[in-house]
Amino acid sequence: MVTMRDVAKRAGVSIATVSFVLNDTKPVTPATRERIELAMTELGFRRNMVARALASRRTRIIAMAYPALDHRFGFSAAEFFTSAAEAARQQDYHLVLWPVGNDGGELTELVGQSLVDGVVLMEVQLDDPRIAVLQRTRTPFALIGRTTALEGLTHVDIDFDTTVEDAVGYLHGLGHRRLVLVSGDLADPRFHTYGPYVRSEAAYRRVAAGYGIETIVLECSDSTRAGREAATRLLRDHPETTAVLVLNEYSALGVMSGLNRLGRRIPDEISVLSLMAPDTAALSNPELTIMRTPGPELGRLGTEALIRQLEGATPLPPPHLIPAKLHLGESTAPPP
Amino acid sequence: MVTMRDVAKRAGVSIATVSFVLNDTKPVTPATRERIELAMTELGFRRNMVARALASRRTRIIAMAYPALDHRFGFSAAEFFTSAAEAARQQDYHLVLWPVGNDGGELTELVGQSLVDGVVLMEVQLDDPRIAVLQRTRTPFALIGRTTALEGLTHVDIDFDTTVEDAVGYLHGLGHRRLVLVSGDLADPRFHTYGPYVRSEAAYRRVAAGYGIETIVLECSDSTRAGREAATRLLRDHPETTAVLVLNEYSALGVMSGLNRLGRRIPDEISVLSLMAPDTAALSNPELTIMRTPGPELGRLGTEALIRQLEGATPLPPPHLIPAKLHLGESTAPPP
DNA sequence: CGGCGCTGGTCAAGCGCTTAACCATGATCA
DNA sequence: TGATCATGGTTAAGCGCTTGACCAGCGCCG
Repeated sequence: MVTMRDVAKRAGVSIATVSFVLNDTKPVTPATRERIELAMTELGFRRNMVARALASRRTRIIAMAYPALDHRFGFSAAEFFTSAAEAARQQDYHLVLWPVGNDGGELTELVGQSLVDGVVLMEVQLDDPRIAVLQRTRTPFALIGRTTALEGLTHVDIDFDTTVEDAVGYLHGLGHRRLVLVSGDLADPRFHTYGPYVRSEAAYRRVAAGYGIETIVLECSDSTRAGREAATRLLRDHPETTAVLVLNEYSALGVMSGLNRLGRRIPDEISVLSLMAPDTAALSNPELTIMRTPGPELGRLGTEALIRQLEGATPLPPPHLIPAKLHLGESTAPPP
Repeated sequence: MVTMRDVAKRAGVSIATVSFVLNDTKPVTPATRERIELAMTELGFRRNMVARALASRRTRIIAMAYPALDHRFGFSAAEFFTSAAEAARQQDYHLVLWPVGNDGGELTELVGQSLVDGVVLMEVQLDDPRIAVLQRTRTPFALIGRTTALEGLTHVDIDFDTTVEDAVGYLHGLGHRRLVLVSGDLADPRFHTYGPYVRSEAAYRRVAAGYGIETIVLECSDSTRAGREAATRLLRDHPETTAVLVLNEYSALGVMSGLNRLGRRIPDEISVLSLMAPDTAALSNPELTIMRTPGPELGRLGTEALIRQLEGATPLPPPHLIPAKLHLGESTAPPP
């Protein structure tokens, strides 16, 4: 392995000077700099990140903590991750996906090892135990999602209020007056701590009331099968419905296939609109009209917010809440 | 930060002894060991992985290199990753997902920094340039997938021969005689270097010939849309077909929805069988009968093979090729 | 022309751990 | 009883880099 010492020797300078060139931390005359850079390329030098991390007490690694067990890693998550990794790379950081449990145990282990400078937390619960872990260990972190109490917490999230307003507004504009919201499963204890459901549902009730629309909410757990079953209930209990708004991406695919299976023509007889990533929307038939989750934006913003914090820069200016934007597919049309 | 020095002082031993206890590298009397362990818990000691890595020249981090741009990170990939991470953890390693380009550039950067002990390579191409990078830098690695020439390369992969034999055998056993294989897109230059397509298609031609079945292969790129379009071509050009075997998971979803849309009843009129992960199968309507990709097995095996290599243990014994197993859904039945 | 501040460099002390080499002790045995 | 040896421990030299402290040289100014 070629080290800075080798480079320094070859360039006829001290090892410290090499470091200054490498990190641009102190002025170096162009001539010296050139000699050093030449030596580096000649020797094929690559700085050892581990040594650097030990000496500087910064690894420049950011972990994206993903609760692998509680949530499937779907397309939305992939979007977060890819864009976050890209944002990190641009700032000379590494972002790695780290599967952790949701209870905080593995997270404690992870941050205790001083392996990562900070953590981007995904799928944040309204009262997430992992946050206490990070605070206790003084690990810088950023949330994708929000807790209930978030004074001072760096976070980015979907603007569910605006999203739901736009979604309902769009359907209302098409002429729909009989809507159903397919939300999460109330029986699931996680439901009540899962921000997207709680916030969207609240927004929906508010917005629907504003339009003078009856607020019908159907429970449905987050799987395609559950979605199909929800479609059955929907047609049975609320046959007059002309449009469905689905919050979960898997449920939405299920609702689509359930309605198809029951012979409903989408969008002629009934419209379906869902909150999801476009990759997922492409899986359904017909392709879903969606409120496109701002995955790339959130991944990038979350990472940037964290890095600013790590570098002691000024916090990321608002907005921290990004609405999902309407993305037309073929699953919505005026009511029959 | 609590260091080994603190622990040593408190336990009244030398720092080396603490290290021996921590790593179990030299015998220590139970009494001393206990004092040290007590001191560790009292102080809340967590070993600093960075320092350990520098001193031992081993980071105990394995990167799973994923070509984020060339392949969507779908459910199959998620399966690989989750199981690989689990396997790594059990051996006291960390496995992280590292998005890299497919050309080897980012990979060079990654391994040059001595940040990872080894690499698990996913989505290996038949002549993958990344492999040269790893060999040149003497980075231990394991492949999930196979190159054409793989003497001495640690790898695990799907046993496409057996898988296709079983798949065709199953359909033949149901009575199907008119099959179509939906494979990759020949026009895509990546097709010819992508093992799963090349190997499966070869196996299919062989097996079909064995059964005396006409070998019809339909091209289709890897998206739902392309799959739907393939369904159209299928019905137009080969209306007598009674069963379809689809290699790509997204294509398969498209084929399903395309057939549905064109009014074909699955499985009564036509059977569909695909190679994919069960999570994906659940997205289609009716649920697909699949040859279940052995994602969890491959992720685990690949990681274990790599770790053995890292520890200088005996190589993982065969089998290194795992067949996908039939997983009954509702998309297959005897021909009409 | 002596003192001063800049500039561009060197020196050396770590960062927190691993590990080869070495040593004290007491049991074992010819 | 002294040589031998296994056992359980210590000492200290790094691993490759960062960074505060220091210093030589030089132009500038009163």
